[in-house]
Amino acid sequence: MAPINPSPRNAKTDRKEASRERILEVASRGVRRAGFHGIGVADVMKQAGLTHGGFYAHFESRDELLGAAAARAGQDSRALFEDLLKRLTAAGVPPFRAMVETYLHESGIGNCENGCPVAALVSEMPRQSESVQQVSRALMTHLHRMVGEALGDRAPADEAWSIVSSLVGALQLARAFGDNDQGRAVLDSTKQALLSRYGEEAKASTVKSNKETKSDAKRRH
Amino acid sequence: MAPINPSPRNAKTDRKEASRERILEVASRGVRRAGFHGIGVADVMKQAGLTHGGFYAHFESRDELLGAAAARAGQDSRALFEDLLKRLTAAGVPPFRAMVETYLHESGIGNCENGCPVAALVSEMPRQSESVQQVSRALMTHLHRMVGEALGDRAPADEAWSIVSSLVGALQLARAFGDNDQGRAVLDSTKQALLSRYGEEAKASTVKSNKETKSDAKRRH
DNA sequence: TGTACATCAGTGAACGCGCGTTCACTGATGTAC
DNA sequence: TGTACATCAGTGAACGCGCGTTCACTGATGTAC
Repeated sequence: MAPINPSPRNAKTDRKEASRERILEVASRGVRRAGFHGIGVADVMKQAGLTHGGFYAHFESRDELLGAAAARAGQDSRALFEDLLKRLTAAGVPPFRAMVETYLHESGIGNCENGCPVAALVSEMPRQSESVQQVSRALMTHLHRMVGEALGDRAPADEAWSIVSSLVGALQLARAFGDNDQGRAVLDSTKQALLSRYGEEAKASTVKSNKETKSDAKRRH
Repeated sequence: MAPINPSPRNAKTDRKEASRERILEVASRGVRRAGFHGIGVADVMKQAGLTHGGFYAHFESRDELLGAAAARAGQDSRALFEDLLKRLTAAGVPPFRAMVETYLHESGIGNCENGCPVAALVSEMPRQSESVQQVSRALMTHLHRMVGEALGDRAPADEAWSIVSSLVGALQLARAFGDNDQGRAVLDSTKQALLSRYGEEAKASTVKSNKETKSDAKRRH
Protein backbone atom coordinates (compact mmCIF):
# COMPACT_ATOMS: atom_id res chain seq x y z
CA MET A 1 0.00 0.00 0.00
CA ALA A 2 1.30 3.48 -0.83
CA PRO A 3 2.06 5.63 2.20
CA ILE A 4 -0.62 8.21 3.01
CA ASN A 5 2.02 10.77 3.93
CA PRO A 6 3.00 12.27 0.55
CA SER A 7 6.59 12.99 1.60
CA PRO A 8 8.03 10.26 3.82
CA ARG A 9 11.29 10.98 5.64
CA ASN A 10 14.35 9.91 3.73
CA ALA A 11 17.65 11.35 2.58
CA LYS A 12 16.01 12.93 -0.47
CA THR A 13 13.26 14.82 1.32
CA ASP A 14 15.59 15.80 4.14
CA ARG A 15 17.93 17.30 1.62
CA LYS A 16 15.11 19.24 -0.03
CA GLU A 17 13.81 20.49 3.27
CA ALA A 18 17.30 21.62 4.25
CA SER A 19 17.61 23.50 0.97
CA ARG A 20 14.28 25.23 1.46
CA GLU A 21 15.38 26.13 4.94
CA ARG A 22 18.56 27.73 3.64
CA ILE A 23 16.67 29.63 0.95
CA LEU A 24 14.24 30.98 3.52
CA GLU A 25 17.00 32.00 5.91
CA VAL A 26 18.80 33.88 3.17
CA ALA A 27 15.58 35.48 1.90
CA SER A 28 14.41 36.39 5.38
CA ARG A 29 17.59 38.34 6.03
CA GLY A 30 17.71 39.66 2.48
CA VAL A 31 14.22 41.06 2.57
CA ARG A 32 14.98 42.96 5.77
CA ARG A 33 18.26 44.29 4.44
CA ALA A 34 17.21 45.23 0.93
CA GLY A 35 13.42 45.37 1.01
CA PHE A 36 10.89 43.31 -0.89
CA HIS A 37 12.06 44.62 -4.24
CA GLY A 38 15.68 44.27 -3.22
CA ILE A 39 16.00 40.52 -3.41
CA GLY A 40 16.22 38.47 -6.58
CA VAL A 41 15.64 34.79 -7.19
CA ALA A 42 19.10 34.12 -8.63
CA ASP A 43 20.86 36.01 -5.85
CA VAL A 44 18.98 34.27 -3.06
CA MET A 45 19.65 30.85 -4.59
CA LYS A 46 23.32 31.64 -5.01
CA GLN A 47 23.62 32.70 -1.37
CA ALA A 48 21.89 29.46 -0.42
CA GLY A 49 24.51 27.56 -2.39
CA LEU A 50 22.22 26.57 -5.25
CA THR A 51 21.59 27.58 -8.85
CA HIS A 52 18.60 29.68 -9.83
CA GLY A 53 16.90 26.99 -11.91
CA GLY A 54 16.07 24.90 -8.89
CA PHE A 55 14.11 27.68 -7.25
CA TYR A 56 10.77 26.58 -8.67
CA ALA A 57 11.01 23.19 -7.05
CA HIS A 58 10.56 25.08 -3.76
CA PHE A 59 8.32 28.03 -4.57
CA GLU A 60 5.70 28.71 -7.18
CA SER A 61 6.92 32.21 -7.84
CA ARG A 62 9.13 35.00 -6.51
CA ASP A 63 6.04 36.49 -4.89
CA GLU A 64 5.46 33.35 -2.88
CA LEU A 65 9.04 33.62 -1.67
CA LEU A 66 8.45 37.20 -0.52
CA GLY A 67 5.52 36.13 1.62
CA ALA A 68 7.35 33.14 3.06
CA ALA A 69 10.46 35.24 3.69
CA ALA A 70 8.47 37.90 5.54
CA ALA A 71 6.75 35.27 7.67
CA ARG A 72 10.08 33.65 8.43
CA ALA A 73 11.59 37.03 9.27
CA GLY A 74 8.79 37.49 11.77
CA GLN A 75 9.45 34.15 13.44
CA ASP A 76 13.21 34.66 13.59
CA SER A 77 13.12 38.20 14.89
CA ARG A 78 10.45 37.29 17.43
CA ALA A 79 12.54 34.40 18.75
CA LEU A 80 15.59 36.63 19.05
CA PHE A 81 13.56 39.39 20.64
CA GLU A 82 11.93 37.16 23.23
CA ASP A 83 15.31 35.71 24.09
CA LEU A 84 16.69 39.15 24.85
CA LEU A 85 13.53 40.09 26.74
CA LYS A 86 13.74 37.03 28.98
CA ARG A 87 17.35 37.76 29.76
CA LEU A 88 16.56 41.32 30.80
CA THR A 89 13.46 40.54 32.83
CA ALA A 90 15.33 37.71 34.55
CA ALA A 91 17.88 40.35 35.55
CA GLY A 92 15.10 42.36 37.17
CA VAL A 93 14.27 44.83 34.41
CA PRO A 94 10.51 45.42 34.27
CA PRO A 95 8.85 44.01 31.10
CA PHE A 96 7.88 47.27 29.44
CA ARG A 97 11.24 48.88 29.94
CA ALA A 98 12.93 45.70 28.71
CA MET A 99 10.83 45.76 25.56
CA VAL A 100 11.44 49.40 24.76
CA GLU A 101 15.17 49.18 25.36
CA THR A 102 15.50 46.05 23.31
CA TYR A 103 13.44 47.27 20.37
CA LEU A 104 15.12 50.66 20.31
CA HIS A 105 18.63 49.47 21.09
CA GLU A 106 21.12 51.34 18.96
CA SER A 107 22.58 48.11 17.66
CA GLY A 108 19.35 47.74 15.71
CA ILE A 109 20.22 50.72 13.52
CA GLY A 110 22.86 48.86 11.58
CA ASN A 111 21.73 45.31 12.11
CA CYS A 112 18.45 45.30 10.24
CA GLU A 113 19.01 41.83 8.80
CA ASN A 114 18.07 40.29 12.13
CA GLY A 115 15.70 43.02 13.30
CA CYS A 116 11.98 43.58 13.19
CA PRO A 117 10.61 43.02 9.66
CA VAL A 118 7.85 45.55 10.26
CA ALA A 119 10.36 48.35 10.71
CA ALA A 120 12.27 47.13 7.68
CA LEU A 121 9.28 46.79 5.39
CA VAL A 122 6.23 48.85 6.44
CA SER A 123 6.40 51.51 3.82
CA GLU A 124 6.64 48.85 1.11
CA MET A 125 3.80 46.74 2.47
CA PRO A 126 0.89 48.60 0.83
CA ARG A 127 2.54 48.07 -2.57
CA GLN A 128 2.78 44.29 -2.36
CA SER A 129 0.53 41.54 -3.66
CA GLU A 130 -2.48 40.59 -1.57
CA SER A 131 -0.80 37.45 -0.25
CA VAL A 132 2.27 39.38 0.90
CA GLN A 133 0.04 42.03 2.47
CA GLN A 134 -1.75 39.32 4.39
CA VAL A 135 1.52 38.15 5.91
CA SER A 136 2.44 41.77 6.55
CA ARG A 137 -0.73 42.40 8.51
CA ALA A 138 0.00 39.33 10.59
CA LEU A 139 3.46 40.70 11.39
CA MET A 140 2.00 43.97 12.60
CA THR A 141 -0.63 42.20 14.68
CA HIS A 142 2.03 40.03 16.30
CA LEU A 143 4.03 43.10 17.21
CA HIS A 144 0.93 44.73 18.62
CA ARG A 145 0.20 41.71 20.78
CA MET A 146 3.75 41.60 22.09
CA VAL A 147 3.62 45.27 23.04
CA GLY A 148 0.27 44.73 24.70
CA GLU A 149 1.72 41.94 26.81
CA ALA A 150 4.71 44.00 27.87
CA LEU A 151 2.37 46.87 28.67
CA GLY A 152 0.18 44.72 30.91
CA ASP A 153 -2.47 46.80 32.65
CA ARG A 154 -0.27 49.88 32.70
CA ALA A 155 -2.48 51.45 30.02
CA PRO A 156 -5.70 50.61 28.13
CA ALA A 157 -5.22 48.17 25.28
CA ASP A 158 -6.08 50.90 22.75
CA GLU A 159 -2.82 52.60 23.49
CA ALA A 160 -0.73 49.66 22.35
CA TRP A 161 -1.03 50.77 18.72
CA SER A 162 0.36 54.18 19.53
CA ILE A 163 3.34 52.53 21.16
CA VAL A 164 3.89 50.27 18.18
CA SER A 165 3.80 53.38 16.00
CA SER A 166 6.47 55.05 18.11
CA LEU A 167 8.72 52.02 18.11
CA VAL A 168 8.46 51.31 14.41
CA GLY A 169 8.71 54.96 13.41
CA ALA A 170 11.72 55.61 15.61
CA LEU A 171 13.71 52.64 14.39
CA GLN A 172 13.08 53.59 10.79
CA LEU A 173 14.01 57.23 11.23
CA ALA A 174 17.14 56.21 13.11
CA ARG A 175 18.11 53.89 10.28
CA ALA A 176 17.51 56.61 7.72
CA PHE A 177 19.92 58.85 9.65
CA GLY A 178 22.40 56.03 10.15
CA ASP A 179 24.37 54.88 13.16
CA ASN A 180 25.45 58.36 14.24
CA ASP A 181 24.47 61.08 16.71
CA GLN A 182 21.29 61.95 14.84
CA GLY A 183 20.14 58.37 14.55
CA ARG A 184 20.79 57.70 18.21
CA ALA A 185 19.06 60.93 19.19
CA VAL A 186 15.85 59.68 17.59
CA LEU A 187 16.05 56.41 19.51
CA ASP A 188 16.88 58.12 22.79
CA SER A 189 14.09 60.63 22.44
CA THR A 190 11.54 57.91 21.79
CA LYS A 191 12.84 55.61 24.54
CA GLN A 192 12.64 58.53 26.91
CA ALA A 193 9.12 59.48 25.96
CA LEU A 194 7.80 55.94 26.19
CA LEU A 195 9.48 55.17 29.48
CA SER A 196 8.50 58.40 31.14
CA ARG A 197 4.93 57.72 30.15
CA TYR A 198 4.58 53.99 30.66
CA GLY A 199 7.68 53.00 32.66
CA GLU A 200 7.26 52.10 36.28
CA GLU A 201 8.83 55.39 37.40
CA ALA A 202 6.14 57.24 35.46
CA LYS A 203 3.88 57.19 38.49
CA ALA A 204 6.34 59.11 40.62
CA SER A 205 6.61 62.07 38.23
CA THR A 206 4.74 62.24 34.95
CA VAL A 207 6.39 65.49 33.85
CA LYS A 208 10.13 65.90 34.07
CA SER A 209 12.49 68.64 33.02
CA ASN A 210 14.76 68.09 30.07
CA LYS A 211 17.95 67.73 32.11
CA GLU A 212 16.44 65.34 34.58
CA THR A 213 15.22 62.98 31.91
CA LYS A 214 18.52 63.11 30.05
CA SER A 215 20.62 62.17 33.04
CA ASP A 216 18.08 59.54 33.90
CA ALA A 217 18.49 58.06 30.46
CA LYS A 218 22.25 57.94 30.81
CA ARG A 219 22.14 56.32 34.23
CA ARG A 220 20.96 52.99 32.91
CA HIS A 221 23.70 50.89 31.30
CA MET B 1 28.30 90.77 -25.94
CA ALA B 2 26.91 87.41 -24.95
CA PRO B 3 24.52 87.49 -22.01
CA ILE B 4 26.04 86.40 -18.71
CA ASN B 5 22.85 84.59 -17.76
CA PRO B 6 23.25 81.22 -19.47
CA SER B 7 19.50 80.74 -19.98
CA PRO B 8 17.67 83.98 -20.85
CA ARG B 9 13.90 83.98 -20.71
CA ASN B 10 12.27 83.10 -23.98
CA ALA B 11 9.66 80.73 -25.38
CA LYS B 12 12.22 77.93 -25.62
CA THR B 13 13.49 78.03 -22.05
CA ASP B 14 10.01 78.60 -20.70
CA ARG B 15 8.86 75.48 -22.47
CA LYS B 16 11.75 73.48 -21.09
CA GLU B 17 11.17 74.75 -17.59
CA ALA B 18 7.48 73.87 -17.85
CA SER B 19 8.40 70.36 -18.98
CA ARG B 20 10.79 69.89 -16.09
CA GLU B 21 8.08 71.13 -13.79
CA ARG B 22 5.62 68.56 -15.12
CA ILE B 23 8.20 65.78 -14.84
CA LEU B 24 8.90 66.72 -11.23
CA GLU B 25 5.22 66.91 -10.34
CA VAL B 26 4.60 63.48 -11.79
CA ALA B 27 7.71 62.01 -10.16
CA SER B 28 6.98 63.64 -6.82
CA ARG B 29 3.58 62.00 -6.66
CA GLY B 30 4.87 58.78 -8.21
CA VAL B 31 7.63 58.34 -5.69
CA ARG B 32 5.17 58.69 -2.81
CA ARG B 33 2.70 56.31 -4.37
CA ALA B 34 5.07 53.61 -5.59
CA GLY B 35 8.30 54.21 -3.70
CA PHE B 36 11.75 55.06 -5.02
CA HIS B 37 12.04 51.81 -6.91
CA GLY B 38 8.47 52.09 -8.14
CA ILE B 39 8.92 54.82 -10.70
CA GLY B 40 10.54 54.42 -14.10
CA VAL B 41 11.95 56.98 -16.48
CA ALA B 42 9.71 56.04 -19.39
CA ASP B 43 6.58 55.98 -17.26
CA VAL B 44 7.23 59.35 -15.66
CA MET B 45 7.93 60.94 -19.03
CA LYS B 46 4.79 59.47 -20.51
CA GLN B 47 2.68 60.80 -17.64
CA ALA B 48 4.30 64.18 -18.20
CA GLY B 49 3.23 64.02 -21.86
CA LEU B 50 6.71 63.41 -23.25
CA THR B 51 8.74 60.54 -24.66
CA HIS B 52 11.43 58.83 -22.65
CA GLY B 53 14.34 59.92 -24.85
CA GLY B 54 14.03 63.53 -23.79
CA PHE B 55 14.53 62.71 -20.14
CA TYR B 56 18.27 63.26 -20.20
CA ALA B 57 17.88 66.84 -21.33
CA HIS B 58 16.45 67.46 -17.85
CA PHE B 59 18.28 65.07 -15.54
CA GLU B 60 21.64 63.40 -15.62
CA SER B 61 20.27 60.07 -14.46
CA ARG B 62 17.28 58.35 -12.92
CA ASP B 63 18.97 58.72 -9.55
CA GLU B 64 19.09 62.48 -9.90
CA LEU B 65 15.36 62.39 -10.59
CA LEU B 66 14.74 60.43 -7.39
CA GLY B 67 16.51 63.08 -5.33
CA ALA B 68 14.74 65.94 -7.06
CA ALA B 69 11.40 64.18 -6.78
CA ALA B 70 11.83 63.59 -3.06
CA ALA B 71 12.80 67.23 -2.52
CA ARG B 72 9.82 68.35 -4.53
CA ALA B 73 7.53 66.01 -2.63
CA GLY B 74 8.74 67.66 0.56
CA GLN B 75 7.95 71.14 -0.72
CA ASP B 76 4.54 70.18 -2.04
CA SER B 77 3.42 68.26 1.00
CA ARG B 78 4.73 70.99 3.31
CA ALA B 79 2.80 73.66 1.43
CA LEU B 80 -0.38 71.61 1.58
CA PHE B 81 0.18 70.81 5.22
CA GLU B 82 0.79 74.39 6.27
CA ASP B 83 -2.30 75.45 4.38
CA LEU B 84 -4.44 73.02 6.34
CA LEU B 85 -2.72 74.01 9.58
CA LYS B 86 -3.42 77.70 9.04
CA ARG B 87 -7.05 76.99 8.33
CA LEU B 88 -7.44 75.02 11.55
CA THR B 89 -5.54 77.40 13.80
CA ALA B 90 -7.49 80.32 12.31
CA ALA B 91 -10.62 78.46 13.40
CA GLY B 92 -9.29 78.37 16.95
CA VAL B 93 -7.70 74.91 17.06
CA PRO B 94 -4.46 75.03 19.06
CA PRO B 95 -1.31 74.45 16.94
CA PHE B 96 -0.26 71.09 18.32
CA ARG B 97 -3.69 69.57 18.07
CA ALA B 98 -4.05 70.98 14.56
CA MET B 99 -0.79 69.37 13.53
CA VAL B 100 -1.59 65.96 14.96
CA GLU B 101 -5.07 65.86 13.50
CA THR B 102 -3.87 66.96 10.10
CA TYR B 103 -0.93 64.57 9.92
CA LEU B 104 -2.94 61.65 11.18
CA HIS B 105 -6.16 62.44 9.34
CA GLU B 106 -7.68 59.27 7.97
CA SER B 107 -7.81 60.72 4.48
CA GLY B 108 -4.03 60.36 4.50
CA ILE B 109 -4.28 56.57 4.50
CA GLY B 110 -5.38 56.37 0.90
CA ASN B 111 -4.02 59.61 -0.41
CA CYS B 112 -0.29 59.03 -0.11
CA GLU B 113 0.46 60.75 -3.40
CA ASN B 114 0.02 64.13 -1.77
CA GLY B 115 1.07 63.16 1.72
CA CYS B 116 4.27 63.28 3.70
CA PRO B 117 7.18 61.78 1.74
CA VAL B 118 8.88 60.68 4.93
CA ALA B 119 6.00 58.36 5.78
CA ALA B 120 5.95 57.11 2.21
CA LEU B 121 9.67 56.49 1.89
CA VAL B 122 11.49 56.08 5.23
CA SER B 123 12.09 52.40 5.10
CA GLU B 124 13.57 52.72 1.61
CA MET B 125 15.79 55.67 2.49
CA PRO B 126 18.75 53.74 3.91
CA ARG B 127 18.96 51.78 0.64
CA GLN B 128 19.32 54.79 -1.64
CA SER B 129 22.34 56.51 -3.12
CA GLU B 130 24.18 59.05 -0.98
CA SER B 131 22.62 61.98 -2.81
CA VAL B 132 19.10 60.67 -2.30
CA GLN B 133 19.86 59.96 1.34
CA GLN B 134 21.00 63.53 1.75
CA VAL B 135 17.66 64.81 0.50
CA SER B 136 15.95 62.25 2.72
CA ARG B 137 17.72 63.52 5.83
CA ALA B 138 16.63 67.03 4.96
CA LEU B 139 13.01 65.87 4.71
CA MET B 140 13.18 64.34 8.17
CA THR B 141 14.82 67.42 9.63
CA HIS B 142 12.12 69.62 8.11
CA LEU B 143 9.43 67.46 9.65
CA HIS B 144 11.21 67.61 12.99
CA ARG B 145 11.37 71.39 12.87
CA MET B 146 7.68 71.66 12.01
CA VAL B 147 6.74 69.44 14.92
CA GLY B 148 8.99 71.45 17.19
CA GLU B 149 7.23 74.65 16.18
CA ALA B 150 3.78 73.19 16.75
CA LEU B 151 4.97 71.86 20.09
CA GLY B 152 6.17 75.29 21.24
CA ASP B 153 7.34 75.20 24.84
CA ARG B 154 4.89 72.48 25.73
CA ALA B 155 7.76 70.01 25.99
CA PRO B 156 11.57 70.04 25.75
CA ALA B 157 12.90 70.10 22.19
CA ASP B 158 14.33 66.60 22.66
CA GLU B 159 10.88 65.15 22.65
CA ALA B 160 10.10 66.37 19.16
CA TRP B 161 11.83 63.35 17.65
CA SER B 162 9.68 60.97 19.61
CA ILE B 163 6.61 62.73 18.28
CA VAL B 164 7.88 62.55 14.73
CA SER B 165 8.43 58.82 15.27
CA SER B 166 4.86 58.38 16.42
CA LEU B 167 3.40 60.33 13.54
CA VAL B 168 5.44 58.66 10.83
CA GLY B 169 5.07 55.19 12.30
CA ALA B 170 1.32 55.51 12.75
CA LEU B 171 0.66 56.73 9.23
CA GLN B 172 2.71 53.89 7.79
CA LEU B 173 1.07 51.20 9.87
CA ALA B 174 -2.35 52.58 9.02
CA ARG B 175 -1.49 52.49 5.32
CA ALA B 176 -0.26 48.93 5.62
CA PHE B 177 -3.63 47.96 7.10
CA GLY B 178 -5.53 50.02 4.58
CA ASP B 179 -8.44 52.43 4.90
CA ASN B 180 -10.48 50.20 7.23
CA ASP B 181 -11.21 49.79 10.93
CA GLN B 182 -7.76 48.52 11.73
CA GLY B 183 -6.00 51.30 9.88
CA ARG B 184 -8.13 53.94 11.52
CA ALA B 185 -7.62 52.35 14.93
CA VAL B 186 -3.88 52.88 14.61
CA LEU B 187 -4.37 56.54 13.74
CA ASP B 188 -6.89 57.09 16.52
CA SER B 189 -4.73 55.42 19.12
CA THR B 190 -1.75 57.55 18.22
CA LYS B 191 -3.74 60.79 17.97
CA GLN B 192 -5.17 60.03 21.37
CA ALA B 193 -1.82 59.30 22.96
CA LEU B 194 -0.17 62.41 21.55
CA LEU B 195 -3.01 64.75 22.44
CA SER B 196 -3.48 63.42 25.93
CA ARG B 197 0.20 63.95 26.51
CA TYR B 198 0.90 67.22 24.71
CA GLY B 199 -2.53 68.67 23.97
CA GLU B 200 -3.65 71.67 25.98
CA GLU B 201 -6.16 69.57 27.91
CA ALA B 202 -3.29 67.37 29.07
CA LYS B 203 -2.72 69.69 32.00
CA ALA B 204 -6.21 69.14 33.32
CA SER B 205 -5.94 65.35 33.43
CA THR B 206 -2.85 63.47 32.33
CA VAL B 207 -4.44 60.05 32.71
CA LYS B 208 -7.83 59.31 31.25
CA SER B 209 -9.91 56.19 31.11
CA ASN B 210 -10.37 54.39 27.83
CA LYS B 211 -14.01 55.36 27.36
CA GLU B 212 -13.44 58.98 28.14
CA THR B 213 -10.70 59.36 25.61
CA LYS B 214 -12.69 57.60 22.91
CA SER B 215 -15.73 59.81 23.27
CA ASP B 216 -13.44 62.78 23.42
CA ALA B 217 -11.93 61.77 20.10
CA LYS B 218 -15.36 61.53 18.50
CA ARG B 219 -16.52 64.87 19.80
CA ARG B 220 -14.28 66.93 17.56
CA HIS B 221 -15.53 67.54 13.99
C1' DT C 1 22.41 -8.90 -1.19
C1' DG C 2 22.20 -7.47 -5.94
C1' DT C 3 20.24 -5.59 -10.20
C1' DA C 4 17.13 -2.74 -13.04
C1' DC C 5 14.17 0.80 -13.20
C1' DA C 6 11.73 5.12 -11.26
C1' DT C 7 11.87 9.42 -8.97
C1' DC C 8 13.09 13.98 -8.42
C1' DA C 9 16.30 17.85 -6.41
C1' DG C 10 19.30 20.43 -8.62
C1' DT C 11 21.83 22.21 -13.05
C1' DG C 12 22.58 25.53 -16.55
C1' DA C 13 21.26 27.25 -21.05
C1' DA C 14 17.72 29.89 -23.05
C1' DC C 15 13.67 33.03 -23.52
C1' DG C 16 11.02 37.14 -23.06
C1' DC C 17 10.45 41.31 -21.09
C1' DG C 18 11.19 45.78 -18.97
C1' DC C 19 14.15 49.30 -18.00
C1' DG C 20 18.01 52.86 -18.03
C1' DT C 21 20.64 54.97 -21.29
C1' DT C 22 22.33 56.54 -25.96
C1' DC C 23 22.00 58.75 -30.28
C1' DA C 24 20.89 60.38 -34.93
C1' DC C 25 17.30 63.06 -36.32
C1' DT C 26 13.34 66.68 -36.48
C1' DG C 27 11.19 70.86 -36.28
C1' DA C 28 10.07 74.89 -33.78
C1' DT C 29 12.26 78.93 -31.95
C1' DG C 30 16.10 82.33 -31.65
C1' DT C 31 19.74 85.15 -33.79
C1' DA C 32 22.39 87.72 -37.27
C1' DC C 33 22.40 90.50 -40.98
C1' DT D 1 10.39 93.25 -42.23
C1' DG D 2 12.52 89.30 -44.36
C1' DT D 3 15.90 85.57 -45.07
C1' DA D 4 19.45 82.19 -43.80
C1' DC D 5 21.58 79.86 -40.42
C1' DA D 6 22.11 78.14 -35.44
C1' DT D 7 20.27 76.19 -31.37
C1' DC D 8 18.22 72.75 -28.81
C1' DA D 9 13.86 70.44 -26.60
C1' DG D 10 11.83 66.58 -27.82
C1' DT D 11 11.35 62.08 -30.76
C1' DG D 12 11.72 57.25 -31.33
C1' DA D 13 14.62 53.39 -32.59
C1' DA D 14 18.20 50.74 -30.67
C1' DC D 15 21.41 48.70 -27.20
C1' DG D 16 22.81 46.24 -23.17
C1' DC D 17 21.72 44.35 -19.10
C1' DG D 18 19.34 42.06 -15.32
C1' DC D 19 15.71 39.42 -13.88
C1' DG D 20 11.75 36.01 -13.49
C1' DT D 21 10.60 31.93 -15.52
C1' DT D 22 10.98 27.59 -18.38
C1' DC D 23 12.85 23.30 -19.65
C1' DA D 24 15.67 19.39 -21.15
C1' DC D 25 18.97 17.04 -18.78
C1' DT D 26 21.89 14.79 -14.89
C1' DG D 27 22.96 12.01 -11.23
C1' DA D 28 22.10 10.64 -6.64
C1' DT D 29 18.65 8.25 -4.00
C1' DG D 30 14.58 5.18 -3.50
C1' DT D 31 11.85 1.08 -4.83
C1' DA D 32 10.66 -3.49 -6.74
C1' DC D 33 11.85 -7.93 -7.47
